Amino acid sequence: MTTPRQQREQAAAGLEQLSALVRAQSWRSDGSPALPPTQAAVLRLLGQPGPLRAFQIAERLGVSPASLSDSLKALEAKKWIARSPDPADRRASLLRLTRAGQVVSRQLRDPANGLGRLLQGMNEQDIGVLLRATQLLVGQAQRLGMATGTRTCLGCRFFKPYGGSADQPHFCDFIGKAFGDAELRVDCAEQLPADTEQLAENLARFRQLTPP
Amino acid sequence: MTTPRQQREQAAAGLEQLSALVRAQSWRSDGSPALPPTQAAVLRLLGQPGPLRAFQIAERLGVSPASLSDSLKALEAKKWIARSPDPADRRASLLRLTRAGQVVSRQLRDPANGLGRLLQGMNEQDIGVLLRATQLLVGQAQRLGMATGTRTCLGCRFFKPYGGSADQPHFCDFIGKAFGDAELRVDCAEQLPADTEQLAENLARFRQLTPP
DNA sequence: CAGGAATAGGTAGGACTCCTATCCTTCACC
DNA sequence: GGTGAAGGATAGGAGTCCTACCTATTCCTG
Repeated sequence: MTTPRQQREQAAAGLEQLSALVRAQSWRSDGSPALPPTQAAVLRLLGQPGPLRAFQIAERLGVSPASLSDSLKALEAKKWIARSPDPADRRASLLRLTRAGQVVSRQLRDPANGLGRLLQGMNEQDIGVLLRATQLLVGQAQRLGMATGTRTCLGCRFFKPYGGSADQPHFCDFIGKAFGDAELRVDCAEQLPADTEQLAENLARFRQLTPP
Repeated sequence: MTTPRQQREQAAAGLEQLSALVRAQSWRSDGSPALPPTQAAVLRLLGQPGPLRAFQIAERLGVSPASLSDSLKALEAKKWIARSPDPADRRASLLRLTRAGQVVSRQLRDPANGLGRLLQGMNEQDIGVLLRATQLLVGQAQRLGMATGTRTCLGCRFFKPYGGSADQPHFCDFIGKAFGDAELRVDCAEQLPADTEQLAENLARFRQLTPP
């Protein structure tokens, strides 16, 4: 029989496997441009509307500001990003994509490339399973202080598990609608971080929901 | 509404997030020794019974033999692994942990440390969701040639989805038993890789199974 | 308003990761 | 015996990541 300990070992091995997979994917050049993982991640982030400050990027990527500085320097040398002084704080600068950077960023985020290919063959239910598992893990990591700067539903002030029907067990106070696993967001622009208490409550409730 | 494209973008963002999380975890020193991610992965692998050859490790880790060679050199310098000539092939050497390496490996695989902490608060059903999602992804990656050297149930000759009841929808020909999502293996010592055809079939059937 | 603490971000130095290309040795097979 | 393939190491170079600093601002508090 499989013991709980073995199960957790298997799950941990799975996470390692996935992490390696994601990282290795970035070096490869199957369609999308093969650029280093961190640089690709920065370009993907900056592809979203609105400029970002350096520390915001570092936070979301889970690296130290110093590490990020390396990658930003490389991206600037490649003329894919540009810095402009932040009018609100003269210590900071705002980062945005150049024209060339926008092109690369779009390629990177194209579902036909890279990781997107992994997900192409999956139906809505598969995606739901995946998003659900991700929410659980990231939420747990957040609670343990292992993740920062995430913008998941579970970690959001607007999120209410148990809000709707069995098909649509979640509820978002921002859009005012119930929704299902497949519509969970890992990176939502409208997210407002929940406090520790609400996160713990969200997590507990979320875990009691039976998958469809 | 959320479009399928957006769903896939969210899922991809989730995978990126998880990958960063796993990697960042390795650098940290919360209990378990903080060693570089690849070296930690090698030590974990070698913690399983039986010596391994270099290319087997590289395959499972998804890195080039040259990259692996770097990490092996570092680990050998730290006296955590030892090479011995492979009697079956004098070009190759067999890698195994030293006494000191065994200690580190055990700490790394302890569920109370590192990634294990992420999974500690999860019940059997949560783990099942996670293992199920992992199988799907790794299986898909395998089919696309993005992953090699994996030892998942889905990619195994002995695996039969749809073998049992709703509670235990899978069947393993090796142990001759039905089992559920929570007992799926991502890294099974008894695994025998399936051929392309069987993998595709396993994948298709697996995806039709409704999660419990 | 001064002066200290905190914050945004940079540099320096060093370890680690990862690649491609190249080389050597050994094996497998004709 | 010779040829090609396989296991693996090395070289060279780019990228990633850390801990320490360092500077310029901003924020706070007396």
